[in-house]
Amino acid sequence: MSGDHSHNEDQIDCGSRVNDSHKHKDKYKEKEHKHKDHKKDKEREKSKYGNSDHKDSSDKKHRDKEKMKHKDGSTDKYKDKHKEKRKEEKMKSLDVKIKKEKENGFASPQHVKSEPEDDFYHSPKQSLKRVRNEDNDSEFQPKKIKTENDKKAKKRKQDEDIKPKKTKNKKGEVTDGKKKAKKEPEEKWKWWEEERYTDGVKWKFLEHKGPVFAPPYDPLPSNVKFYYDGKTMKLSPEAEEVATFFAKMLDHEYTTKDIFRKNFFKDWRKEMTSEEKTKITDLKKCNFSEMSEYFKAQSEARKAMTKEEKLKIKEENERLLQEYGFCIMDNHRERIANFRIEPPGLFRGRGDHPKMGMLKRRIRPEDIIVNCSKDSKHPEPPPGRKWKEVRHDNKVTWLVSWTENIQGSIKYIMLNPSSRIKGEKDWQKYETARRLKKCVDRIRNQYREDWKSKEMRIRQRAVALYFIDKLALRAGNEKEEGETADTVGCCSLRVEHIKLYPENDGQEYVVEFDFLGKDSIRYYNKVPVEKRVFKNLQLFMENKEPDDDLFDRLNTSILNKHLQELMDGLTAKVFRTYNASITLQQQLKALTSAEENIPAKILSYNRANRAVAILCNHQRAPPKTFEKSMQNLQTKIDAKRDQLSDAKRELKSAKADAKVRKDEKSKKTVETKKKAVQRIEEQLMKLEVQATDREENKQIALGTSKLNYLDPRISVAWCKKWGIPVEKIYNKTQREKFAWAIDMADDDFEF
DNA sequence: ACTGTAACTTAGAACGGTCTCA
DNA sequence: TGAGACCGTTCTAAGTTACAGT
Repeated sequence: MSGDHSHNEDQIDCGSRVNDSHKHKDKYKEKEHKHKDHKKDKEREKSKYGNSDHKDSSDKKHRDKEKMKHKDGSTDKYKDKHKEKRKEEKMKSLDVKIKKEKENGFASPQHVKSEPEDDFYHSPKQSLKRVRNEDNDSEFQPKKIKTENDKKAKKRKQDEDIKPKKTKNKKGEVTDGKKKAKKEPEEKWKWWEEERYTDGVKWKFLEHKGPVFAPPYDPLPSNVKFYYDGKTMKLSPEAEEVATFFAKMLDHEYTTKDIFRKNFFKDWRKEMTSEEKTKITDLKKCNFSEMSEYFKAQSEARKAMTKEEKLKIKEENERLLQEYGFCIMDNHRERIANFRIEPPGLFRGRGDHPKMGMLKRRIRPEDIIVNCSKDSKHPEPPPGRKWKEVRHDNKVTWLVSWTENIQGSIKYIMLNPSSRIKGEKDWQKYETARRLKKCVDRIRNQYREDWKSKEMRIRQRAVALYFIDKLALRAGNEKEEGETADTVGCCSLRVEHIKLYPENDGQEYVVEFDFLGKDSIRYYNKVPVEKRVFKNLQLFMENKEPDDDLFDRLNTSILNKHLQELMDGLTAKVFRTYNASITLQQQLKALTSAEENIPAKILSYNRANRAVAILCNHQRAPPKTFEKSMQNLQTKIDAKRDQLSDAKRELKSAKADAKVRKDEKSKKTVETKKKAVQRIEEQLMKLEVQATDREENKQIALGTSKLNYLDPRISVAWCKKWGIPVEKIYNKTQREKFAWAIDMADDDFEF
């Protein structure tokens, strides 16, 4: 948590100052880089950065060069290690991929944010009305304002009662003696009213029961056969287990992919006995269909279980949850996110992953590192087994870790998002974004200036930052080639990922982006940019191959170091958070109209949310049943329409009737009919709204932005302002995660 | 200065329970 | 009351960032 605690420093001057906690980084600043790829760069060098008055006017583009050299005169690329392979591979793989996605209808996020000319640079109108918030960093400090908090603040230390729900009986009665007061859920702990740790310590006390391991392999019944080359063959348990992993995936298109099959087969053979190994030499000759059928039958059987059986399983799960799903951290019982260890299986990477199909091995106690307090009751390994290590590191938040065998990375068991430790961090993230709001104008002016810099690296940095800001791109770390799918973010964009159009569809200086980002989700976007940016891009691309880095003098660490100097705590991803949240706020303001009813307001909310999802390129595959469910809805709407016209007709005749008869009864009938019409109108409206919402949402996923990018206080404030129950916006889990925001945001909260 | 890695956040898909409507 | 739509939950991969070690 170091570096997070400067919040009370003033925010007005959030940049340029280098504060203590970051001084040590200065030495890393601005050095020229190693030479990594000589040949290519040498060639490029001569022609590249010409002489210039760095004016950037298109007419004199060629004079623009020369000045752009590195100070040392080198023009070597900063980074471009891996690439040879990429050439061939990308041709086929990326092409295919994209084609496919196009077919799927997966494509361009349209851009929501507007161009600089209009209101991209949100002017500093912020917090005019807010007095309380004047200094919004301090918001992150525990609110000392409230007197009662002061005493509470002390409590973290020890006295608050530990709150294990003493019993498993989930309904009502409580057996822990503290009668009625305890009745329901113990009143929720408001960690956000307490003081935070400030020294990198994450907890003082941590106790838990360790992980739950995957159930051991349960061998197939003997009537389920495996066939090799047409002949039945009994596999050793080890080989059989791995075979079942494959069999379970048979319906998935993964298993048709070459790399998947190759990787699988290689790893499978490692598990075979030598006899099996000699026999089984060709995956094509393997017949897993009986296994596959067996598992399908099993899952059918599971669905067909009786209520009692299902209940039993549920109870067992609940028991496991109560026993292993919680820990005690600093006197509070907190939910653990993932207390079950990932079971063995075949690795499914996303996109074109070179390792797909590899065997993800079973994790044993001997692989596990346990982290807990020294003075806690340590978790026990299973009988006769040992942990790899037990440590007591309170500078980290995880309870259990192990090293995974596919990438060699470390996996963790950590707490639920509703926990204090996650919530504080989340809150802090939004506070950092709000600090950015205060100085974003300055930063934008600065990078616009930097577009004219004499130094190439500065121009690149400035253009990259512009993209990150304007398009909410991810930072784009370098990745090790061949270890992962070929995806990029901003700093790792390659020349092949953008196209420049001096003119396109009546717009000037259009850049077309087309690349695979995180999770191999395609980013496609055509954006008009400022002339200077355009010219710079032309410059960056000169004499480069398609698979060369666009920003050859930039990487995420350089960029983030720069950002750190502009504002304490600023990194590339803060721009995503900031732009997402500010967009939500603006859109809500623009879209919500007071007269609308609740469903319509919620539609507006969803639209605002959608604007953010589009900005962040949060896509999803259109639901398989999309068309159908759309049709169903339409049928319903039609039916409702009919119903409405019927009702109207009835109303009319009732009115006529009443006019003639003038008696109480007929008047009453009119009233009833009126009500009916109204009700039906409302229902119809609701359905129509639903249809619109769904249609617009076809391939956009709202969840990710809602959960990770939108300051929940914006939503809470909006709910309060318009009298919308917060449950309409956040489900139970989300309310738990955002409890802090729900508790603290008033209707006038301003991001 | 640069690499490697630990720690933590963000991500979409799969799963599975629940609700709804014929 | 059963099928299917829907929606929340779970799963775990894939990012970002800080920082240690050389």
